[in-house]
Amino acid sequence: MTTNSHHKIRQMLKGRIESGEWELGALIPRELALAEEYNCARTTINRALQALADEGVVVRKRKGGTRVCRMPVRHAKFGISILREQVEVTGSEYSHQNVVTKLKVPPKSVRAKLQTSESQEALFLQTIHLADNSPYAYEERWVNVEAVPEILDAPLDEISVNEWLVRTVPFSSGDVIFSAENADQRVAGALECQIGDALFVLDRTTWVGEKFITTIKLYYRSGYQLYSSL
Amino acid sequence: MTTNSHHKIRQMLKGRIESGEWELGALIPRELALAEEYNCARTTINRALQALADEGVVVRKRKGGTRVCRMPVRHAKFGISILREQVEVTGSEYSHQNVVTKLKVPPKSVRAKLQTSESQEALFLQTIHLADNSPYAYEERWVNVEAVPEILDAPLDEISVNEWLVRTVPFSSGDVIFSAENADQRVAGALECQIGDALFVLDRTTWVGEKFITTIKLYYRSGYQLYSSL
DNA sequence: ATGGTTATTATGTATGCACATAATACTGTT
DNA sequence: AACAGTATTATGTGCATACATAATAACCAT
Repeated sequence: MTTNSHHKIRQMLKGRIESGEWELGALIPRELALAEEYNCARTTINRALQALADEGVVVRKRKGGTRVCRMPVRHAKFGISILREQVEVTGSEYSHQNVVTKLKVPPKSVRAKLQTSESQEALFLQTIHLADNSPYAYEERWVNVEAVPEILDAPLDEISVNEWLVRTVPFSSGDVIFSAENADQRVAGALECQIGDALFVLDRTTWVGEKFITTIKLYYRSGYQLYSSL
Repeated sequence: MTTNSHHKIRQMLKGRIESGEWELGALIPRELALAEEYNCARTTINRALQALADEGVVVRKRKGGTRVCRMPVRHAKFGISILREQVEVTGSEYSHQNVVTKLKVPPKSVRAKLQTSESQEALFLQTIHLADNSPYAYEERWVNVEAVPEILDAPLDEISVNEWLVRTVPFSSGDVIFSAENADQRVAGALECQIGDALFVLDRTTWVGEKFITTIKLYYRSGYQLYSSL
């Protein structure tokens, strides 16, 4: 073999799986055998197979060997980016408008998400995100000021909370829930759509370590589509 | 150092990034330096850093060194699984019901997706997926019979097309589009909901190599939520 | 048979080394 | 100062080797 490198080998192995040479759930040759066949070191085969395992194409077990994943799960994956960027890649001009910005004690459902006490105030914001001056998304957000007190000094008229948080607390973990909801009067007003219109909704709670940072509900304008590929 | 292994080192490095020791966009020490610090081989550091690069935490460039990603993109990821499994993990009993199964020439919009000619027939199916005998999702699907002729012999009353395709053409590529739509009369009837209800909709087209297999539009029942984590 | 111990085996991981490659920094010429 | 060619450097990759570990298979005693 002249064409080695773990990338190429990975592709070749994947090809053999896709072509059906090794069926669903079938055991594939062990690393040493493949190394011999491709005339390379076991290390190289190992890298290729581990990558395929990460990808979900094969399952590997010590002693058990490597087998084609019985029920391969296709993963749809997409980047959760800053809204401004989502708007700007479409060539539109982004702007935002803070409708409400105030400190108050959040309702019970939000306290549960932020894990704050009954007396602890949090920053509540309602923001409308605009693309070329028409509503793109409407956001309701609670920020745990205990976790990020600096936010009280942030220039939230210039930079959206969304963006400020991404830049300040970049490596957070989070939950995301997507759903569809009918617009009520409040949301319809903000997005300038009809009451009852089906809206794509994103619910997200983010935290860093043990500290809960923020929880947000984002209503995209009517007709919004989230694209992804397998 | 006693605690090495690329996993641990990866975690430690990530920790140092998250803690802010290395800021957004900052250059981090080169592999040899880290190898010395952690008292391990450069190879080990390399694996850890490559993993962090895959994860999107750092960006690496030959000669340029490794730096913390300037605008880290959080990836939401979910498994596109078989509907039956989605239902069964909730403890409900799955069943399905084929409303329509027939061969006909698809409309232009579908021909574009499946890349079939004006005269080529395709298999059209309408299926209702049930959880404990109440509607869970309503599916409209076109299958390119040229690509998978065996489907005409499949026992589609026992096994859903969804599942049959996953088992037969497991390693396909695809597009996925999520959106929200108001239920029209047809869909409302199938899902036993009100006309106008906001429904979570999944649009998917899958192919293998150059062959387009199927395109599907799936309406989830009212109130459905898609969960994912960052 | 049954249960527990031991051997075997395939993958997991670390290491040292060598060389490839891309991008930058440097250098000398015009 | 502009340009081209060269040196340097950090990462990318491959290999041979050694040992670790988990899971199965083989074995043996009861």
